[in-house]
This record gives sequence, structure tokens and C-alpha cells, in this order.
Amino acid sequence: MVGMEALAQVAALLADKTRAAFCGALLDGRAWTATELATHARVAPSTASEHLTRLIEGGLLVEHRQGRHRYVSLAGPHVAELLETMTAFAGPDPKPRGLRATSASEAMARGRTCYDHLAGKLGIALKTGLLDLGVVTDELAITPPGLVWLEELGFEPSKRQVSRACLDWTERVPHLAGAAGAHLCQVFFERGWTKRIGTTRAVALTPAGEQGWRELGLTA
Amino acid sequence: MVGMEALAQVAALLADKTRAAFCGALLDGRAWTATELATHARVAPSTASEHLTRLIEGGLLVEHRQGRHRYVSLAGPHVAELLETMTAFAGPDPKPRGLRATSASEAMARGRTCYDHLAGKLGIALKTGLLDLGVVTDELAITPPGLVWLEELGFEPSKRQVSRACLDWTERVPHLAGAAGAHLCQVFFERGWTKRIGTTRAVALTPAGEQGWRELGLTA
DNA sequence: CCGACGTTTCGGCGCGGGCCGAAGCGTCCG
DNA sequence: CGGACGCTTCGGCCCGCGCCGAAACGTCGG
Repeated sequence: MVGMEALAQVAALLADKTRAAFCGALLDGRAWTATELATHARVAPSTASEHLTRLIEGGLLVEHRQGRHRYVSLAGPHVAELLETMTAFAGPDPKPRGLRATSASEAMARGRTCYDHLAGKLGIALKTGLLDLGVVTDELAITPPGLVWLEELGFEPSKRQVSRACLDWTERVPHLAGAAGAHLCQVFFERGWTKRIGTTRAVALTPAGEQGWRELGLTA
Repeated sequence: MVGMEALAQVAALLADKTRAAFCGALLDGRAWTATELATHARVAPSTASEHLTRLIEGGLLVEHRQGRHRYVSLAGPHVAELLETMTAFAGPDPKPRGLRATSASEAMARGRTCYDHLAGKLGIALKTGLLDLGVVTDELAITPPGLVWLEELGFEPSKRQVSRACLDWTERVPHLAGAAGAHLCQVFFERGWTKRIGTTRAVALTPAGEQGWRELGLTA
């Protein structure tokens, strides 16, 4: 037996820094066009096009053509989970250099989306709040009363795993992922409790959000 | 920002099928010598030596020199977890070809170690048994009475995460990993309840093991 | 219908890296 | 002490692949 060829193929897709940068950008959970990604990773459009084709064929990305645009996004939560695990292992990139980059990375540290759930200090605040309320355990499993609490917020269990620990890159502590984390994140956006900062992944709690969280028994 | 270079570096280490095969072999949790791995992956010793150096420098493997031998093993549970996640995503290799290979892979399907815990049908049997006993929840979190049950078997909580779901490659269902899974596996080996088949990763329940499991309330 | 634009295909360049064999070094054992 | 053995280092080969620019195609808007 030799084995592990399938693993090597997936790894090869992520072993190129341009493709890895694409995936990192797509971790915001939104769809990007080919040119946006090319600009972001500083490569020619033709190069980006080839990379995207390979990532799609490898099952990491899905595309969604619209007119002359080619939108791509992560193929699902399982891809986000894969990227999270690998990033948690590899550690974040060092060196945010320059004033602009520094303030941007500070905003990301305060709060951001991690595919479909909240991360950063905001994500940790949510987690500790849920822990105090008894919605989740220390290991981020949903408690029986916690499930009721979630269902009052419109949560419906599905085939997807309810909760999952996702190691926070900046805080170095796990935060809440999985279906429950995604649902809460979605509810917060729908109610205007959280808002994206510009067009980045960074997220902030609005004044309405601070009040809403207090009413739920959470603390920002 | 470009980002994700660290991830790309780790991915590059696993993107080569020879290095991936090394890691796959080491997933049995034991230490292998350089030549054993070279033979296993069908490359020259010189080639293997270079690969090992890179994997060690990358933090995936640790070495342990003993006389003229160079033993290597996975650097820890976090590496096993990384490999599991990637394998779960990539899917197992197809094609076990030949009679010998087929019977070997059937033995692996019946029971094997997955780094430091049980996997295969045996691992799933353990999981469903623990579920029936109320030791773990559906999502593989340890229940409070379950923790007591484990401590009666000599388990001591540590810094390591108590329980974790690990997707079983052959059964396509999660089984118990983490500190609890590792402890149970260790206890079973110590008591002679499980035994390795030859020098492979495959594991079988001994007659003593069947009785022991029954006394604990588990079913094989 | 024409020009701008996003994307794709193709050819070609250059580098990185996986592989081997030969040679050398340290260890073990008779 | 000498030969066998496990491992490493080095040189060299070659393939794969990431990159670009040029050219072509389809879409959109005026």
C-alpha cells in the first residue's frame, strides 16, 4: 500500500500561495469575481482564471456565472472547516505592515466573519455570553435548554452538525461554529445588530446590536 | 493583504505523494525508521532522508535518534487531527488491488488505530456502546456521568481536549477521538483486550476483550 | 453595431523540486 | 578491526507548474 494520494492532491491545490490567497479571501463567505481575486492576489487575470478552474475541479470552490462575470465561492462549510483546521495548524501569517494594513488587521481582530459565523473578540464575547447563559458547554456543545433558546431565535436543526469548535486565529481560543454559530450570525445581520465595515470581512456590533445583546442576556 | 502563505507552506509539505504516504503510515501512532518508510513508499533511502528532514523542519514530524537508526513519528495529536481532517475531505484512496491488499484492507475496516484511538467497525461499536451507556452524547461530547465512568477507568482530564469527533474513513461516520478516545484505546491494549494484527495498523478484539467489553456494558 | 470589459486559451519561459546513484560517515557486531 | 548496515550529502537530470502577454470570445452598454 502507498496511500494518501487523494490527500496529496487536495494539499497540492492549497500548496500554491496564489490559490491559498484566493481561498483565504473567500473565507469571508461571499462570492468574488475572477478579477477581484486576481487583483487581490496580484496576478494576471489569465493566471487567476487557470487557478480558479483547478480549484473548482478539485471541489474546493463552486462557480456561478452571471453575464460576463464568473463568481466563485467556497463549495461549502466543509471547505471552510478544512481551511480553518489548516490555518490553525500553520498559524496566521506574521507581519501586518504599514499603517493602513495595521488598522485593518485591528478591525479584523475586533470582529469578523469566519465563513458563516462570528470570530475575533466579538466571536469570543458571544461564546462566553452563551456559556454564562448555559446555552453551550465549555467544549462548545449545545445544552438541552440551549437548544430551546436557539429555537426561540428561529433555529431549526438540520443535517449539518449543530455546533463545532473553531480555533480563533487571533484570540487563540475556540469560538462557536457549525449550524448554531451560522444561524446566530445570520440573525444578527438580519436584525441589523452587526454590520460589515466597508467591504471587508471585519464586522462591528451596532448600537442596536449592543442593546439586543443585552436583552438576550449577552454582553459585548 | 495577500495572506495564507503559512497555510500554503504546510500544504506544500503534504502535496507530495511520497511525503503524504509517510504521514499516512505514521498515522498508526508508532515510530518508523527512515528505511522502513522508504521501502513503504518505494523510494530510495536518500530521497526518504530528504523528505523526512523537510517534514521535521515543518513541525509535522519529530525524530528520535537511536544508534544508527532515525526513528520518526507524528509530532502530536494536532498533526493527526490535521491529517484526519484533510483525509476526510479528500476521501480515501480508491483501488485496493490484489488478494493480499484486499484482505489487508478488510482487516483495517474491521478495526484499526487512528493515531491514538480506535477506528473502523470496532471504533464505531465502541462509540455506539458509549452512547447507549450515556457516556457520550450524539455529538460525541462527554456527559457528566460519562466523565465519572471514564475516571473509574483511570482517566484523568488534562490540557488536551477531552473528546473530539473524528470522521471514520471507512465507515463514513464519526468516532470518538481526543483524550478520552486515546485513554480508552490505551486501556484496552494494556488489558490485552485489543491486539495488533501482525505489524499493521489493524486491530482485533481478543476473547478477553469481548468479555471485558460485556462487563463494561459495551457490545462488540 | 461598435467599443469596453471580463474572461479564456495558448505558447513560451524559467524555476523549483522530486528523483536517483555514488560517495562518505557513524554505528553495530562478529 | 573489518565488514555490514543505516543514514546523509552532493551532483545532476528532468518534469511539472506558475507566470505572463497576446489573441480571441462572449457580454454589456451606448
